[in-house]
Amino acid sequence: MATRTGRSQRRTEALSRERIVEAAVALLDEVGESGLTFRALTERLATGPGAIYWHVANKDELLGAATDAVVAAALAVEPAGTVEPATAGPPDSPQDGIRAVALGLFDAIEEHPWLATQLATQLSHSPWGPVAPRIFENIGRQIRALGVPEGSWFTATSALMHYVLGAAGQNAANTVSAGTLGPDVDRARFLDAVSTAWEELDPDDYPFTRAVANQVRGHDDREQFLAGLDLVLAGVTALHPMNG
Amino acid sequence: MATRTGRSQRRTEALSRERIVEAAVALLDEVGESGLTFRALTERLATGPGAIYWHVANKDELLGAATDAVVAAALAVEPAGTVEPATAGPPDSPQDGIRAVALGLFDAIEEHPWLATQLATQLSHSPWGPVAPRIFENIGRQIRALGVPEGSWFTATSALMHYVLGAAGQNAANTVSAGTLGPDVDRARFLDAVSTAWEELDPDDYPFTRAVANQVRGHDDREQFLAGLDLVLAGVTALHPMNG
DNA sequence: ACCTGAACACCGTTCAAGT
DNA sequence: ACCTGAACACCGTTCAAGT
Repeated sequence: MATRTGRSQRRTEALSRERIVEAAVALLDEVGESGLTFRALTERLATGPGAIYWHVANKDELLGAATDAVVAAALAVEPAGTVEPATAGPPDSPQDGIRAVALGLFDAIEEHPWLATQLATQLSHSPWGPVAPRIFENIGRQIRALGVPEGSWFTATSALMHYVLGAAGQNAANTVSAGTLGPDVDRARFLDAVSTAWEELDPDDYPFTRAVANQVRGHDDREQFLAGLDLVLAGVTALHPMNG
Repeated sequence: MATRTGRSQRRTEALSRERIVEAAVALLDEVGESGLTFRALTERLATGPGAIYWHVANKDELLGAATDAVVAAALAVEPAGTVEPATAGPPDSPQDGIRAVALGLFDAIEEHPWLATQLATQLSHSPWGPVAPRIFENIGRQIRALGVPEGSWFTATSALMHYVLGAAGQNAANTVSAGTLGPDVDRARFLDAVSTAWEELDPDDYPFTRAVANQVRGHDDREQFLAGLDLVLAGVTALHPMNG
């Protein structure tokens, strides 16, 4: 009845580092961070733990490889201005380039919510790994294209990177947390719950948070994300003279 | 010979949630995230796991309480302009207030490196918990003092918060990672290693990162952190008309 | 109400043995 | 060279039993 199970996943296919990483990403997407175990992985790949350890040093390396694979795919969609569309509209400005990179990461984190936490630990625990330079390079090129003087490249790129990863992670978290509250509790309802919780804080200790609580309720994630991005960009252009 | 062990830690002292959280923070500081286990905790507190579970629901709640305790202490040092020093110098501007809050978190993360990862997961997994509003409130008050119009409070405060936590976490990571390379390998040497690694990246794929690698070598963490903070602040003041 | 400590299910990792 | 799978040390958590 079933000569081939599922899609193209033939039973006996040579195990490889790529197949393992692929399975890890799938597992992370489906059951979250806590669902990625060597037992689940061996079951999915129909093998034993020893086989996996032949291709991968340990779980940390596997998580790093999974993170890098997803980030690489997210940043590869538009290789920074290769094809110029013949349609109308303004030509790609550096600002547009930055928004494209930022939204690429934003979407990737939204699609793979585990990415947020993983990127934070990745960037901190091993900035010499492949992930940090990959993100840094993509954001940095846009900073350079913006005409920022070279002496400020590091500061500007770092600031932008921290904002993008932090804000994107926060938004993805909203989506995930909403899911854990139950299938019928959607994002809007979740934001409403946070908003209400903030409104019920002590008026003496949290006047500002209470005042802003209502803005949480209706906000659009993408819109907010881009508004914050524009804010950081405004800081970059305000502090540095542009050329071109 | 020893009627009292150590300092003031009498043997039989009633177990309490505070004592448990205190021990957890100490354990995290001394042996890092992976060192906080219920076994180590029970040994340190001379009790059994059941006793701890009586005061704390589970490990996640314990980590949350430890995070909140440290953040609360970090933000409490200067309650946002209560005492005005009689000494000379410019009066506290809103910018100075923001720098004070930011440096408070910066120092806390440097002193408790586990805080960076913990804050990231905390803010994302439970924004309704006590940690998120605490940080948000403290940064937000300074944004309000800056004269930012109310409609932009959320965007500005969020952007600033994401930068501060991301950048501070990154810097703390530098310190920690340096430590893991061996006792005689200090921070400067670690930054040198990262810088060298970046210089050895593929010239075709990483022109920007290579060009900026040398800036990593000599940089001062605090200085860089404040430079990035000023950049975001410049964005806030550039986009919004100030009053006062 | 608060604490004890054995027990349970599960985890990452190792390794002698196979092909 | 690549894979198998039993075994090990360790983990978070539970719970009947004590005080």
